[in-house]
Amino acid sequence: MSPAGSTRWCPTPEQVMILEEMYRSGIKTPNASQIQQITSHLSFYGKIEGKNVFYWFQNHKARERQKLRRKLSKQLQLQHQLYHPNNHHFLRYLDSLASPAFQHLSYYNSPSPFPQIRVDEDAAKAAKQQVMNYTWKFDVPERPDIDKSMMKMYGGDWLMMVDLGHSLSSPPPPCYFTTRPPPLKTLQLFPVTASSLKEECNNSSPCNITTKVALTLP
Amino acid sequence: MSPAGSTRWCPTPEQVMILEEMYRSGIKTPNASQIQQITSHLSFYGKIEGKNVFYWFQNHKARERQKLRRKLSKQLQLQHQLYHPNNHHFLRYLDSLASPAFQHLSYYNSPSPFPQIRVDEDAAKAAKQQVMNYTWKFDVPERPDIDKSMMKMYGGDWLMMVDLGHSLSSPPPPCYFTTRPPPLKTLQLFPVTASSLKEECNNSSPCNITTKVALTLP
DNA sequence: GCAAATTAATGATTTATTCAAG
DNA sequence: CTTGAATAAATCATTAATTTGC
Repeated sequence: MSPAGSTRWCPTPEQVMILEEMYRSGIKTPNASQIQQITSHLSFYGKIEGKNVFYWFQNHKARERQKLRRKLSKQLQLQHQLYHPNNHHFLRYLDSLASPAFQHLSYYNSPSPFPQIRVDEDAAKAAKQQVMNYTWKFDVPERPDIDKSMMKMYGGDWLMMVDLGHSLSSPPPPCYFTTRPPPLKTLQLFPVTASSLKEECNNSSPCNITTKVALTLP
Repeated sequence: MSPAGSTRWCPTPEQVMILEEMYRSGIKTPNASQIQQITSHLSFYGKIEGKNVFYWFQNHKARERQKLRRKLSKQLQLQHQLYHPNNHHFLRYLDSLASPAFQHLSYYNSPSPFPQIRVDEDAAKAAKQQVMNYTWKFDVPERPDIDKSMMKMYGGDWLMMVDLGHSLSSPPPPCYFTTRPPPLKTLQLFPVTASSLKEECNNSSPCNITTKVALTLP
Protein backbone atom coordinates (compact mmCIF):
# COMPACT_ATOMS: atom_id res chain seq x y z
CA MET A 1 0.00 0.00 0.00
CA SER A 2 2.47 2.60 1.11
CA PRO A 3 5.90 1.14 0.46
CA ALA A 4 8.84 2.65 2.22
CA GLY A 5 10.52 3.77 -0.96
CA SER A 6 7.31 5.04 -2.48
CA THR A 7 7.70 8.19 -4.43
CA ARG A 8 4.38 9.68 -3.62
CA TRP A 9 2.20 10.18 -0.64
CA CYS A 10 -0.27 7.42 0.17
CA PRO A 11 -2.81 8.91 2.50
CA THR A 12 -4.23 6.68 5.17
CA PRO A 13 -8.01 6.39 5.41
CA GLU A 14 -7.95 8.46 8.55
CA GLN A 15 -6.07 11.21 6.85
CA VAL A 16 -8.46 11.23 3.93
CA MET A 17 -11.41 11.28 6.22
CA ILE A 18 -10.13 14.17 8.24
CA LEU A 19 -9.20 16.09 5.14
CA GLU A 20 -12.63 15.57 3.67
CA GLU A 21 -14.22 16.60 6.90
CA MET A 22 -12.14 19.74 6.90
CA TYR A 23 -13.14 20.46 3.34
CA ARG A 24 -16.78 19.98 4.09
CA SER A 25 -16.36 22.17 7.12
CA GLY A 26 -15.33 25.06 4.98
CA ILE A 27 -11.60 24.87 4.42
CA LYS A 28 -11.23 25.09 0.68
CA THR A 29 -7.87 26.79 0.32
CA PRO A 30 -5.99 26.57 3.59
CA ASN A 31 -3.32 29.13 4.17
CA ALA A 32 0.22 28.42 5.21
CA SER A 33 -0.49 28.31 8.88
CA GLN A 34 -3.44 26.03 8.47
CA ILE A 35 -1.46 23.72 6.24
CA GLN A 36 1.29 23.46 8.77
CA GLN A 37 -1.08 22.65 11.56
CA ILE A 38 -3.12 20.23 9.51
CA THR A 39 0.06 18.50 8.51
CA SER A 40 1.21 18.12 12.06
CA HIS A 41 -2.19 16.92 13.08
CA LEU A 42 -2.38 14.35 10.32
CA SER A 43 1.16 13.16 10.82
CA PHE A 44 -0.17 11.33 13.83
CA TYR A 45 -1.87 8.95 11.41
CA GLY A 46 0.96 8.45 8.98
CA LYS A 47 3.75 10.02 7.03
CA ILE A 48 2.67 13.29 5.51
CA GLU A 49 4.16 16.58 4.44
CA GLY A 50 2.79 20.03 4.00
CA LYS A 51 2.91 19.82 0.27
CA ASN A 52 0.66 16.78 0.40
CA VAL A 53 -1.92 18.75 2.29
CA PHE A 54 -1.57 21.65 -0.06
CA TYR A 55 -1.91 19.51 -3.14
CA TRP A 56 -4.76 17.57 -1.65
CA PHE A 57 -6.83 20.68 -1.17
CA GLN A 58 -5.92 21.99 -4.59
CA ASN A 59 -6.95 18.75 -6.24
CA HIS A 60 -9.99 18.21 -4.14
CA LYS A 61 -11.36 21.65 -4.77
CA ALA A 62 -10.73 21.37 -8.48
CA ARG A 63 -12.34 17.97 -8.67
CA GLU A 64 -15.34 18.99 -6.70
CA ARG A 65 -15.88 21.87 -9.06
CA GLN A 66 -15.41 19.52 -11.97
CA LYS A 67 -17.88 17.10 -10.51
CA LEU A 68 -20.38 19.86 -10.06
CA ARG A 69 -19.94 21.11 -13.57
CA ARG A 70 -20.35 17.68 -15.02
CA LYS A 71 -23.36 17.10 -12.91
CA LEU A 72 -24.97 20.26 -14.14
CA SER A 73 -24.13 19.68 -17.77
CA LYS A 74 -24.78 15.98 -17.99
CA GLN A 75 -27.09 14.91 -15.23
CA LEU A 76 -30.32 15.96 -16.77
CA GLN A 77 -29.12 14.99 -20.17
CA LEU A 78 -28.03 11.53 -19.22
CA GLN A 79 -29.85 10.61 -16.11
CA HIS A 80 -33.27 10.46 -17.64
CA GLN A 81 -31.96 7.97 -20.07
CA LEU A 82 -32.48 4.72 -18.32
CA TYR A 83 -29.35 2.97 -19.26
CA HIS A 84 -26.04 1.85 -18.06
CA PRO A 85 -23.60 0.73 -20.71
CA ASN A 86 -22.12 -2.31 -19.05
CA ASN A 87 -25.00 -3.95 -17.29
CA HIS A 88 -26.80 -6.64 -19.14
CA HIS A 89 -29.58 -7.13 -16.67
CA PHE A 90 -30.40 -3.54 -16.86
CA LEU A 91 -30.31 -3.45 -20.59
CA ARG A 92 -32.82 -6.22 -20.69
CA TYR A 93 -34.89 -4.29 -18.24
CA LEU A 94 -34.77 -1.33 -20.55
CA ASP A 95 -35.94 -3.45 -23.39
CA SER A 96 -38.84 -4.55 -21.29
CA LEU A 97 -39.54 -0.95 -20.54
CA ALA A 98 -39.55 -0.17 -24.18
CA SER A 99 -42.00 -2.71 -25.35
CA PRO A 100 -45.16 -4.08 -23.96
CA ALA A 101 -46.29 -2.61 -20.71
CA PHE A 102 -46.34 1.03 -21.55
CA GLN A 103 -48.26 0.67 -24.74
CA HIS A 104 -51.34 -0.58 -23.00
CA LEU A 105 -51.90 2.40 -20.84
CA SER A 106 -54.97 4.41 -21.39
CA TYR A 107 -56.27 7.34 -19.54
CA TYR A 108 -58.01 6.80 -16.29
CA ASN A 109 -59.58 8.96 -13.68
CA SER A 110 -57.50 9.99 -10.75
CA PRO A 111 -58.07 7.10 -8.41
CA SER A 112 -57.28 8.60 -4.98
CA PRO A 113 -58.21 5.40 -3.21
CA PHE A 114 -56.96 6.51 0.15
CA PRO A 115 -59.15 6.15 3.22
CA GLN A 116 -60.64 9.42 4.23
CA ILE A 117 -58.81 9.41 7.50
CA ARG A 118 -55.54 9.28 5.67
CA VAL A 119 -56.44 12.25 3.55
CA ASP A 120 -57.55 14.19 6.57
CA GLU A 121 -54.32 13.44 8.35
CA ASP A 122 -52.39 14.71 5.41
CA ALA A 123 -54.51 17.79 5.17
CA ALA A 124 -53.88 18.52 8.80
CA LYS A 125 -50.19 18.05 8.36
CA ALA A 126 -50.17 20.25 5.33
CA ALA A 127 -52.08 22.87 7.23
CA LYS A 128 -49.45 22.86 9.93
CA GLN A 129 -46.54 22.94 7.54
CA GLN A 130 -46.41 23.00 3.81
CA VAL A 131 -43.64 20.55 3.47
CA MET A 132 -45.85 17.77 2.24
CA ASN A 133 -46.15 19.57 -1.02
CA TYR A 134 -43.01 18.18 -2.42
CA THR A 135 -42.43 19.23 -5.96
CA TRP A 136 -39.78 18.65 -8.47
CA LYS A 137 -39.08 19.44 -11.99
CA PHE A 138 -39.79 17.08 -14.77
CA ASP A 139 -37.17 17.29 -17.36
CA VAL A 140 -37.68 15.36 -20.52
CA PRO A 141 -35.86 17.66 -22.89
CA GLU A 142 -37.75 16.95 -26.08
CA ARG A 143 -40.93 18.53 -24.80
CA PRO A 144 -40.70 22.09 -23.51
CA ASP A 145 -44.16 21.91 -22.04
CA ILE A 146 -43.17 18.81 -20.19
CA ASP A 147 -39.95 20.44 -19.18
CA LYS A 148 -41.97 22.82 -17.15
CA SER A 149 -44.18 20.17 -15.63
CA MET A 150 -43.95 19.18 -12.03
CA MET A 151 -44.52 16.13 -9.98
CA LYS A 152 -46.15 16.72 -6.69
CA MET A 153 -47.36 14.67 -3.82
CA TYR A 154 -50.84 15.52 -2.77
CA GLY A 155 -52.83 13.65 -0.19
CA GLY A 156 -50.76 10.56 -0.67
CA ASP A 157 -51.00 10.74 -4.43
CA TRP A 158 -48.32 11.90 -6.73
CA LEU A 159 -49.43 14.07 -9.54
CA MET A 160 -47.67 15.26 -12.60
CA MET A 161 -48.65 18.77 -13.51
CA VAL A 162 -48.01 20.53 -16.77
CA ASP A 163 -48.16 24.25 -17.16
CA LEU A 164 -50.53 24.96 -20.00
CA GLY A 165 -50.53 28.67 -19.35
CA HIS A 166 -49.35 29.62 -22.79
CA SER A 167 -52.69 28.48 -24.13
CA LEU A 168 -54.57 30.67 -21.69
CA SER A 169 -55.14 34.39 -21.73
CA SER A 170 -54.30 34.86 -18.08
CA PRO A 171 -51.12 33.56 -16.49
CA PRO A 172 -51.55 30.19 -14.87
CA PRO A 173 -51.84 29.84 -11.13
CA PRO A 174 -48.80 28.65 -9.26
CA CYS A 175 -48.29 24.94 -9.41
CA TYR A 176 -48.79 24.15 -5.78
CA PHE A 177 -51.65 23.67 -3.40
CA THR A 178 -52.03 25.08 0.04
CA THR A 179 -54.42 22.96 2.07
CA ARG A 180 -57.24 21.92 -0.20
CA PRO A 181 -56.81 21.96 -3.93
CA PRO A 182 -59.43 22.94 -6.43
CA PRO A 183 -61.13 20.09 -8.25
CA LEU A 184 -58.75 18.34 -10.54
CA LYS A 185 -58.99 17.38 -14.11
CA THR A 186 -56.92 14.56 -15.36
CA LEU A 187 -55.76 15.04 -18.86
CA GLN A 188 -55.62 12.35 -21.37
CA LEU A 189 -52.51 10.35 -21.36
CA PHE A 190 -49.91 11.40 -23.78
CA PRO A 191 -46.77 9.71 -24.94
CA VAL A 192 -43.54 10.57 -23.31
CA THR A 193 -40.36 9.59 -24.99
CA ALA A 194 -37.37 8.72 -22.93
CA SER A 195 -34.10 7.69 -24.37
CA SER A 196 -32.54 4.43 -23.47
CA LEU A 197 -29.37 2.76 -24.40
CA LYS A 198 -28.94 -0.44 -26.17
CA GLU A 199 -25.49 -1.54 -27.11
CA GLU A 200 -24.66 1.24 -29.52
CA CYS A 201 -27.06 3.81 -28.21
CA ASN A 202 -24.60 6.23 -26.76
CA ASN A 203 -25.85 9.54 -25.60
CA SER A 204 -25.81 10.73 -29.15
CA SER A 205 -28.21 8.23 -30.62
CA PRO A 206 -31.02 7.63 -28.21
CA CYS A 207 -33.47 4.81 -28.56
CA ASN A 208 -36.93 5.99 -27.91
CA ILE A 209 -39.13 4.52 -25.28
CA THR A 210 -42.77 5.29 -25.61
CA THR A 211 -44.76 5.48 -22.47
CA LYS A 212 -47.76 7.37 -21.26
CA VAL A 213 -48.27 9.56 -18.30
CA ALA A 214 -51.34 10.88 -16.61
CA LEU A 215 -51.52 14.60 -16.09
CA THR A 216 -53.57 16.32 -13.45
CA LEU A 217 -54.28 20.00 -13.51
CA PRO A 218 -56.01 22.36 -11.15
CA MET B 1 -45.96 -9.73 3.88
CA SER B 2 -48.00 -6.93 2.40
CA PRO B 3 -51.39 -6.94 4.08
CA ALA B 4 -54.24 -5.25 2.35
CA GLY B 5 -54.85 -2.61 4.96
CA SER B 6 -51.20 -1.94 5.43
CA THR B 7 -50.22 1.63 5.96
CA ARG B 8 -46.89 1.44 4.26
CA TRP B 9 -45.46 -0.17 1.21
CA CYS B 10 -44.00 -3.63 1.60
CA PRO B 11 -41.82 -4.28 -1.40
CA THR B 12 -41.71 -7.76 -2.83
CA PRO B 13 -38.33 -9.45 -3.15
CA GLU B 14 -38.45 -9.00 -6.92
CA GLN B 15 -39.09 -5.31 -6.54
CA VAL B 16 -36.21 -4.94 -4.12
CA MET B 17 -33.95 -6.91 -6.40
CA ILE B 18 -34.75 -4.75 -9.38
CA LEU B 19 -34.39 -1.56 -7.43
CA GLU B 20 -31.02 -2.61 -6.12
CA GLU B 21 -29.92 -3.60 -9.57
CA MET B 22 -30.93 -0.22 -10.88
CA TYR B 23 -29.10 1.49 -8.08
CA ARG B 24 -25.95 -0.45 -8.74
CA SER B 25 -26.37 0.34 -12.40
CA GLY B 26 -26.05 4.00 -11.71
CA ILE B 27 -29.50 5.34 -10.95
CA LYS B 28 -29.14 7.18 -7.67
CA THR B 29 -31.72 9.90 -7.87
CA PRO B 30 -34.26 9.14 -10.56
CA ASN B 31 -36.24 12.01 -11.95
CA ALA B 32 -39.98 12.14 -12.35
CA SER B 33 -40.04 10.37 -15.65
CA GLN B 34 -37.78 7.61 -14.45
CA ILE B 35 -39.86 7.17 -11.34
CA GLN B 36 -42.98 6.84 -13.39
CA GLN B 37 -41.49 4.20 -15.60
CA ILE B 38 -39.89 2.28 -12.78
CA THR B 39 -43.15 2.32 -10.92
CA SER B 40 -45.03 0.94 -13.87
CA HIS B 41 -42.44 -1.73 -14.34
CA LEU B 42 -42.40 -2.79 -10.74
CA SER B 43 -46.15 -2.77 -10.41
CA PHE B 44 -46.04 -6.04 -12.29
CA TYR B 45 -44.61 -7.60 -9.15
CA GLY B 46 -46.92 -5.99 -6.63
CA LYS B 47 -48.65 -2.88 -5.47
CA ILE B 48 -46.40 0.12 -5.69
CA GLU B 49 -46.63 3.87 -6.17
CA GLY B 50 -44.28 6.50 -7.46
CA LYS B 51 -43.62 7.87 -4.03
CA ASN B 52 -42.45 4.45 -2.91
CA VAL B 53 -39.85 4.43 -5.64
CA PHE B 54 -38.86 7.96 -4.84
CA TYR B 55 -38.45 7.24 -1.13
CA TRP B 56 -36.67 4.01 -1.80
CA PHE B 57 -33.93 5.71 -3.76
CA GLN B 58 -33.66 8.49 -1.24
CA ASN B 59 -33.30 6.10 1.65
CA HIS B 60 -31.08 3.67 -0.15
CA LYS B 61 -28.65 6.32 -1.21
CA ALA B 62 -28.55 7.86 2.22
CA ARG B 63 -28.05 4.55 3.95
CA GLU B 64 -25.35 3.43 1.60
CA ARG B 65 -23.48 6.59 2.38
CA GLN B 66 -24.12 6.06 6.04
CA LYS B 67 -22.84 2.51 5.84
CA LEU B 68 -19.65 3.72 4.23
CA ARG B 69 -19.14 6.40 6.78
CA ARG B 70 -19.72 4.07 9.68
CA LYS B 71 -17.35 1.57 8.19
CA LEU B 72 -14.62 4.13 7.87
CA SER B 73 -15.23 5.53 11.30
CA LYS B 74 -15.15 2.13 12.88
CA GLN B 75 -11.88 1.51 11.17
CA LEU B 76 -10.56 4.68 12.62
CA GLN B 77 -11.78 3.97 16.09
CA LEU B 78 -10.46 0.47 16.18
CA GLN B 79 -7.14 1.47 14.76
CA HIS B 80 -6.32 4.60 16.63
CA GLN B 81 -9.21 5.65 18.87
CA LEU B 82 -9.22 8.91 17.10
CA TYR B 83 -11.70 11.58 16.78
CA HIS B 84 -13.99 12.32 13.93
CA PRO B 85 -14.98 15.97 13.98
CA ASN B 86 -18.48 16.98 13.27
CA ASN B 87 -18.99 20.44 12.01
CA HIS B 88 -19.65 22.04 15.33
CA HIS B 89 -16.56 20.70 16.98
CA PHE B 90 -14.55 21.26 13.94
CA LEU B 91 -15.40 24.91 13.91
CA ARG B 92 -13.86 25.17 17.31
CA TYR B 93 -10.85 23.44 15.89
CA LEU B 94 -10.73 26.01 13.16
CA ASP B 95 -10.93 28.78 15.68
CA SER B 96 -8.00 27.30 17.46
CA LEU B 97 -6.22 27.32 14.16
CA ALA B 98 -6.95 30.94 13.55
CA SER B 99 -5.43 33.21 16.09
CA PRO B 100 -4.63 32.37 19.68
CA ALA B 101 -2.11 29.68 19.06
CA PHE B 102 0.21 32.05 17.33
CA GLN B 103 0.60 34.17 20.37
CA HIS B 104 2.68 31.54 22.11
CA LEU B 105 5.37 31.20 19.54
CA SER B 106 9.02 31.20 20.43
CA TYR B 107 12.20 30.00 18.80
CA TYR B 108 14.06 26.79 18.56
CA ASN B 109 16.74 25.51 16.24
CA SER B 110 15.86 23.89 12.97
CA PRO B 111 16.61 20.21 12.61
CA SER B 112 16.64 20.10 8.79
CA PRO B 113 17.72 16.47 8.69
CA PHE B 114 17.10 15.80 5.05
CA PRO B 115 19.50 13.49 3.17
CA GLN B 116 21.54 15.30 0.64
CA ILE B 117 20.30 13.14 -2.18
CA ARG B 118 16.77 14.15 -1.49
CA VAL B 119 17.63 17.78 -1.73
CA ASP B 120 19.51 17.18 -4.96
CA GLU B 121 16.58 15.40 -6.49
CA ASP B 122 14.32 18.23 -5.66
CA ALA B 123 16.81 20.73 -6.96
CA ALA B 124 16.95 18.86 -10.24
CA LYS B 125 13.20 18.80 -10.47
CA ALA B 126 12.99 22.45 -9.71
CA ALA B 127 15.55 23.13 -12.35
CA LYS B 128 13.48 21.29 -14.91
CA GLN B 129 10.25 22.98 -14.00
CA GLN B 130 9.58 25.66 -11.49
CA VAL B 131 6.24 24.32 -10.49
CA MET B 132 7.44 22.94 -7.23
CA ASN B 133 8.35 26.38 -5.98
CA TYR B 134 4.86 27.23 -5.01
CA THR B 135 4.44 30.34 -2.98
CA TRP B 136 1.35 31.94 -1.67
CA LYS B 137 0.16 34.58 0.61
CA PHE B 138 -0.56 33.87 4.19
CA ASP B 139 -3.73 35.49 5.32
CA VAL B 140 -4.48 35.33 8.99
CA PRO B 141 -6.11 38.70 9.42
CA GLU B 142 -5.28 39.44 13.02
CA ARG B 143 -1.53 39.55 12.48
CA PRO B 144 -0.17 41.90 9.83
CA ASP B 145 3.30 40.43 10.10
CA ILE B 146 1.90 36.97 9.53
CA ASP B 147 -0.28 38.33 6.80
CA LYS B 148 2.85 39.00 4.85
CA SER B 149 4.39 35.64 5.57
CA MET B 150 4.85 32.99 2.94
CA MET B 151 4.95 29.27 2.72
CA LYS B 152 7.45 27.71 0.49
CA MET B 153 8.61 24.27 -0.27
CA TYR B 154 12.31 23.81 0.16
CA GLY B 155 14.12 20.56 -0.24
CA GLY B 156 10.97 18.55 0.28
CA ASP B 157 10.02 20.54 3.33
CA TRP B 158 7.51 23.32 3.57
CA LEU B 159 8.60 26.37 5.44
CA MET B 160 6.65 29.23 6.82
CA MET B 161 8.42 32.50 6.46
CA VAL B 162 7.44 35.53 8.42
CA ASP B 163 8.57 38.98 7.49
CA LEU B 164 10.29 40.42 10.53
CA GLY B 165 11.64 43.38 8.58
CA HIS B 166 10.00 46.04 10.62
CA SER B 167 12.50 45.39 13.38
CA LEU B 168 15.41 45.93 11.00
CA SER B 169 16.90 49.13 9.67
CA SER B 170 17.09 47.96 6.09
CA PRO B 171 14.17 46.47 4.21
CA PRO B 172 14.12 42.71 4.40
CA PRO B 173 15.14 40.52 1.48
CA PRO B 174 12.36 38.94 -0.52
CA CYS B 175 10.77 36.01 1.24
CA TYR B 176 11.78 33.22 -1.05
CA PHE B 177 14.83 31.15 -1.67
CA THR B 178 16.52 30.30 -4.92
CA THR B 179 18.61 27.22 -4.42
CA ARG B 180 20.20 27.35 -0.98
CA PRO B 181 18.51 29.07 1.92
CA PRO B 182 20.17 30.85 4.80
CA PRO B 183 20.15 29.02 8.11
CA LEU B 184 16.71 28.65 9.54
CA LYS B 185 15.16 28.98 12.90
CA THR B 186 12.08 27.01 13.72
CA LEU B 187 9.59 28.26 16.20
CA GLN B 188 8.71 26.22 19.23
CA LEU B 189 5.94 23.73 19.11
CA PHE B 190 2.59 24.74 20.47
CA PRO B 191 -0.46 22.68 21.26
CA VAL B 192 -3.52 22.46 19.13
CA THR B 193 -6.61 20.77 20.47
CA ALA B 194 -9.40 19.14 18.58
CA SER B 195 -12.41 17.24 19.78
CA SER B 196 -14.52 14.31 18.68
CA LEU B 197 -17.39 13.49 16.48
CA LYS B 198 -20.97 13.22 17.58
CA GLU B 199 -22.31 10.14 15.91
CA GLU B 200 -19.51 7.67 15.61
CA CYS B 201 -17.73 8.59 18.80
CA ASN B 202 -20.67 8.43 21.13
CA ASN B 203 -19.75 5.24 22.90
CA SER B 204 -16.31 6.39 23.77
CA SER B 205 -15.92 9.61 25.63
CA PRO B 206 -14.77 12.59 23.60
CA CYS B 207 -11.09 12.13 23.21
CA ASN B 208 -9.12 15.32 23.02
CA ILE B 209 -6.07 15.05 20.92
CA THR B 210 -3.19 17.36 21.52
CA THR B 211 -0.71 17.79 18.77
CA LYS B 212 2.03 20.23 18.09
CA VAL B 213 3.08 22.29 15.17
CA ALA B 214 6.48 23.54 14.25
CA LEU B 215 7.07 26.82 12.54
CA THR B 216 10.26 27.58 10.73
CA LEU B 217 11.56 31.07 10.21
CA PRO B 218 14.51 32.45 8.31
C1' DG C 1 -42.75 -25.01 18.71
C1' DC C 2 -45.01 -20.51 19.64
C1' DA C 3 -45.99 -16.05 20.68
C1' DA C 4 -44.78 -11.96 23.63
C1' DA C 5 -40.93 -8.97 23.92
C1' DT C 6 -37.08 -6.89 22.00
C1' DT C 7 -34.12 -5.36 18.41
C1' DA C 8 -32.90 -4.31 13.69
C1' DA C 9 -34.42 -2.63 9.01
C1' DT C 10 -36.48 0.30 6.39
C1' DG C 11 -40.46 3.11 4.62
C1' DA C 12 -42.06 7.87 5.23
C1' DT C 13 -41.50 12.78 6.97
C1' DT C 14 -39.35 16.68 8.34
C1' DT C 15 -35.42 19.74 8.64
C1' DA C 16 -31.09 21.68 6.98
C1' DT C 17 -27.95 22.64 3.38
C1' DT C 18 -26.44 23.75 -1.22
C1' DC C 19 -26.44 25.92 -5.51
C1' DA C 20 -27.62 29.15 -8.62
C1' DA C 21 -31.06 32.44 -10.70
C1' DG C 22 -33.09 36.90 -10.11
C1' DC D 1 -28.47 39.34 -0.80
C1' DT D 2 -32.53 36.95 -1.20
C1' DT D 3 -35.06 33.15 -2.72
C1' DG D 4 -36.59 28.80 -4.80
C1' DA D 5 -35.47 24.18 -6.36
C1' DA D 6 -33.14 20.20 -5.29
C1' DT D 7 -31.45 16.99 -2.20
C1' DA D 8 -28.83 15.38 1.73
C1' DA D 9 -29.29 14.57 6.61
C1' DA D 10 -31.89 13.59 10.52
C1' DT D 11 -35.77 11.83 12.46
C1' DC D 12 -40.13 9.43 13.13
C1' DA D 13 -42.88 5.26 12.67
C1' DT D 14 -43.98 0.64 11.30
C1' DT D 15 -42.73 -3.71 9.83
C1' DA D 16 -39.48 -7.87 9.86
C1' DA D 17 -36.28 -10.58 12.49
C1' DT D 18 -34.73 -12.27 16.53
C1' DT D 19 -34.62 -13.51 21.19
C1' DT D 20 -36.64 -15.35 25.21
C1' DG D 21 -39.53 -17.82 28.46
C1' DC D 22 -42.71 -21.12 28.58
